[in-house]
Amino acid sequence: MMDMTIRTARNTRRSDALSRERIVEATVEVLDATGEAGLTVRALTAHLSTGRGAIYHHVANKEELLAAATDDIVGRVTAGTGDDDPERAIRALALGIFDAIDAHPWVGTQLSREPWQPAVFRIWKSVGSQLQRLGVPGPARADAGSALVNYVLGAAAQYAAGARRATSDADRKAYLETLAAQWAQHDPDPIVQDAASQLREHDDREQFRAGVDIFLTGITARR
Amino acid sequence: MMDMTIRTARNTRRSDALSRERIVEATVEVLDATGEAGLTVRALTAHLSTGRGAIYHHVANKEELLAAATDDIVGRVTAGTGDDDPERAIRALALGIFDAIDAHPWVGTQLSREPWQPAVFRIWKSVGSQLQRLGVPGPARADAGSALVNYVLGAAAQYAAGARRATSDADRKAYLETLAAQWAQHDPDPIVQDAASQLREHDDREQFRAGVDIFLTGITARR
DNA sequence: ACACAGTTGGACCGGCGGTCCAATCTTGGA
DNA sequence: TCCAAGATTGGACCGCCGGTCCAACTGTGT
Repeated sequence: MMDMTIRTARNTRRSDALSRERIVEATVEVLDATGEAGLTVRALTAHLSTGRGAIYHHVANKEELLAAATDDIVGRVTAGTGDDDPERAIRALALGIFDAIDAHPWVGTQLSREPWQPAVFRIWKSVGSQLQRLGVPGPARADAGSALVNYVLGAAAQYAAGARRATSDADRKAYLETLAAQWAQHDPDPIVQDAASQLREHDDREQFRAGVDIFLTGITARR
Repeated sequence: MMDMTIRTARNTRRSDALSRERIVEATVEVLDATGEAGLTVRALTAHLSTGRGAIYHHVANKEELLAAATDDIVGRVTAGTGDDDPERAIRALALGIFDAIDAHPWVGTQLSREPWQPAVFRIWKSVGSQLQRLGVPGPARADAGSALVNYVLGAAAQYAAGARRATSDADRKAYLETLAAQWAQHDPDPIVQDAASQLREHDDREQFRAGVDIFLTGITARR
């Protein structure tokens, strides 16, 4: 009641019109700069120098925004896998996703949150077609594809969650160090002691690559 | 300024005292009944018939609450794997987690959100010790363990996200049907057509089991 | 020249997690 | 036995969130 707001004459139309593209682009920028928790509609609209209501003419809600941003990143990865050898192509795809998540940790979280978003569909399709070229027959192909995709997405989420905790490499190393010490102190089981010492010196990317190899071996060994 | 609240004389102490245990128990109940989105501090304290501030004397925040609830469920699973044959034990562990997530979808989401929570540590430890009994040597064991854990957690998150969308079996089937139709319509690629038709008749649990088998084959084939 | 369809942005809403502290209970020492 | 000191409780309050709504303001077609 009684809105005394003085309507200033500053409601001028923007020269650079808002569009879904520009919004998604800005979303990626905000996510990269401030992380998943930093993406709020307020922050986004501030970054775009606009009001909150405006973006809802272009996207339905925040979930769609995240899905679109994720698809943007993943699309670039899946587009770039043109290897002739299907096994090499699968490795390249997996590592491409890993690297994308290294660069944009929020993608890892988002990918495993919603199984049937466009970005995940892209991954399924890529993996499926390479498995077909690899000669995996129909029914087994679904199982093999599901195994690979689940592995990749699982690793993605885990790695992304870690990267969220500790941004820089140095932070990350220190964090793992503390964690290993906690484990080792908390549980005297030799298995744990062993794992803790390996945690200190392990390389995420190499370990991820090794996992892909294990699945590929498992798939080809049963062909 | 000027708090005119009338302090009624109803601040009587509860006969059944609040405790961390009771709070975690109630958290699981609320999560099971209303899902992850339904777990709010307000809903939880209403369920416990207490005020919001009270629970913060027992848990630090909502994140700790979720971790504790998840650990509660996962603890029951990892405690129950006493098979002599390590390969069978791994299968039992994996399927146990799958079934736990089928019963409590929120566990799947939570597990892949935070890699170093107690529940995930339990899984790592179980997998690690079974792999050791399986005779996988040290360095390879870390790779194998990471691959298996990531696969299980990835599948868990995917399945949980699906279960979140469609609760009942009938809903789920209908949802997959719609989805398959969308895919098939949207993308004429034969790979997609094929995948869509398989999506209609696939069994999540069987597919998950097949993934574990692929992994085990991959491990033993390289030993 | 001008009406109208489409766009913009700020006020507003209900609800969230978390903090604070007066009121109240429990407990152990005199 | 009593009572001061400490632990526990719960509701008011805070700042912030995503999303809705609509008055004000264009660029465009006629």
